[in-house]
Amino acid sequence: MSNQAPEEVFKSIISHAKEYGFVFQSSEIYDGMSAVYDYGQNGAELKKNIRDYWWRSMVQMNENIVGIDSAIFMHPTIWKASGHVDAFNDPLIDNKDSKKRYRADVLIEDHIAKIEGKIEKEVEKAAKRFENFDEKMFRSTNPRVQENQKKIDDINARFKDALEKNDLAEVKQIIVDLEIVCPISGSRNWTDVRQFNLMFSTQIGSVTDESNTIYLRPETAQGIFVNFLNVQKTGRMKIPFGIAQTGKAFRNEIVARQFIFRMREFEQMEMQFFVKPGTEMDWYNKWKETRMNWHHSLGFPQNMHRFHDHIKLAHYANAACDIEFNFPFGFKELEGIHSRTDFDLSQHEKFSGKKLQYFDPEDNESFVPYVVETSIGLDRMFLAILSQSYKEEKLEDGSDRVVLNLPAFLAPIKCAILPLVKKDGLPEKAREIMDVLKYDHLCVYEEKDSIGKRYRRQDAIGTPYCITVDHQTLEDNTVTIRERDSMKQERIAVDKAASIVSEKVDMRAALKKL
RNA sequence: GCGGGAGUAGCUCAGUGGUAGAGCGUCAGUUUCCCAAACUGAAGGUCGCGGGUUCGAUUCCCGUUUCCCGCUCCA
Repeated sequence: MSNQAPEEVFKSIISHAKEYGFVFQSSEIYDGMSAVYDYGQNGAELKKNIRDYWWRSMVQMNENIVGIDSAIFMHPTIWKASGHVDAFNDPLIDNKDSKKRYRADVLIEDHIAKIEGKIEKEVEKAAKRFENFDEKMFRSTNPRVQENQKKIDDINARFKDALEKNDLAEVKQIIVDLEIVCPISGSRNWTDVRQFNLMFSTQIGSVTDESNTIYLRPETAQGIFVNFLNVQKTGRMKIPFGIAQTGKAFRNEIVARQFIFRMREFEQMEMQFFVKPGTEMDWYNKWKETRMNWHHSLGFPQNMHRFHDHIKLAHYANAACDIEFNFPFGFKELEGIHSRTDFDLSQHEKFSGKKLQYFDPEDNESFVPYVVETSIGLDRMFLAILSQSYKEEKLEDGSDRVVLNLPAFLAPIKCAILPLVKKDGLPEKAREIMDVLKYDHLCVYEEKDSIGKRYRRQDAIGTPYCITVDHQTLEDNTVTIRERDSMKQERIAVDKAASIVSEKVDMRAALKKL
């Protein structure tokens, strides 16, 4: 194991990911795109295998879970129903001295509240002074109250106007003109006002028109909710049942960092489990346990994962937790498990005007199901597996090797077929074996460089098995198979090679642990 | 978004106001053959991008962009 600082290890992993074709920065030759990455030849395979393992563990292993693939484009009203439009459309401003960020509208409203406080004080004072106090009369005639009320009205009118015109410079000017200070630093050293918009928008159709604006989905979950009835009816699903989906989602993060941990375009693997109201906490706890088992089934040390229960809950949830993974930069969220109540389906009922209910024939009643969600970031899972697998080893003979000890069924390349030397008919024999194995697995054939070097190259991309063709192969039709982690070799018959590799790289063992 | 650090070959990094370097890697060949061997040869860089100063800038200055770290943010 490496004894480098975590930060150095993380840098090594990022370099390794690039050097061996796992992850490249997007548009690199054009100076790159912030927080966007491409998966290379090996990364694409690893990612596909992780997705496949998740999918099979959900859809194939559970009779009551089915998978769908909904579109990235969805009706704009969906994001009003889900709350995404309102919750993430705020003008923000930073104070350069305190480094604190505020919502510009809140700063202005607080300022107005202060002026209102002054009016209230005047009213109180006057109320004490006069016996037959006519508050309404006082408010409409007292010059100081009048003056302050006019201030408030002016600010409100100006602010409303600025917001309607989407004039952020004017919003800032209001803050400057009102001499609003930062509550923490007390300074008026403000940045410009910026619109923080979580969702990417684009136009559909050829005419650029406000009414054609649609959003790239910021989460895949809504595609499941809006298809709830379609799937339930056509699949004749009985509650409790789940709908799984993997796919891209897009969030315009202000701060997007830590390699592929937080990207603007990312892939989610989500499963929404529909249950009878009242039973949701049982299912929530069951899925917590099930999902943690899934992570453990990959054979990583148990102390790499932990639960983080949410104390402050989102508006839609009545229970929520994260599964956190010990990344090179610390424990961070890898997966979320949320009890979402009937919030989403009820909202869609309200906004679409369609009933989204389930009829329970046993109790002879209809209800809006409650939902327990498991949602995991595929890219984060990729990073977790990559960082956990990356090992810089010191071998007994004093040499170094870098190895990815990936679970065999996740490895990009399952098997390398290597002639010991590139003469004496060994390459031809190795090609024959390659032609058989390639129907079962993604294999590579390599004859360049010494055998040791070729082994190390395969170690670096996590290839679990190397089959070596030597002179004995020509005599008795046997080859050696080398295991990546132990570097041990075993001699096996050529015609058994395919089945032996198949058994070793099979996902079955992991699925059985679930 | 603020602050700090960085950007030179595929990777890790030297270096200099005057034609661009190493190690490893890659490719071709020779030779050896079971854990990054050796030898020969080759490819690969407008020194992140733009502007300024200068006779001349990879080097100095300004801007910008990307990455890493801290803060902030995080349905």
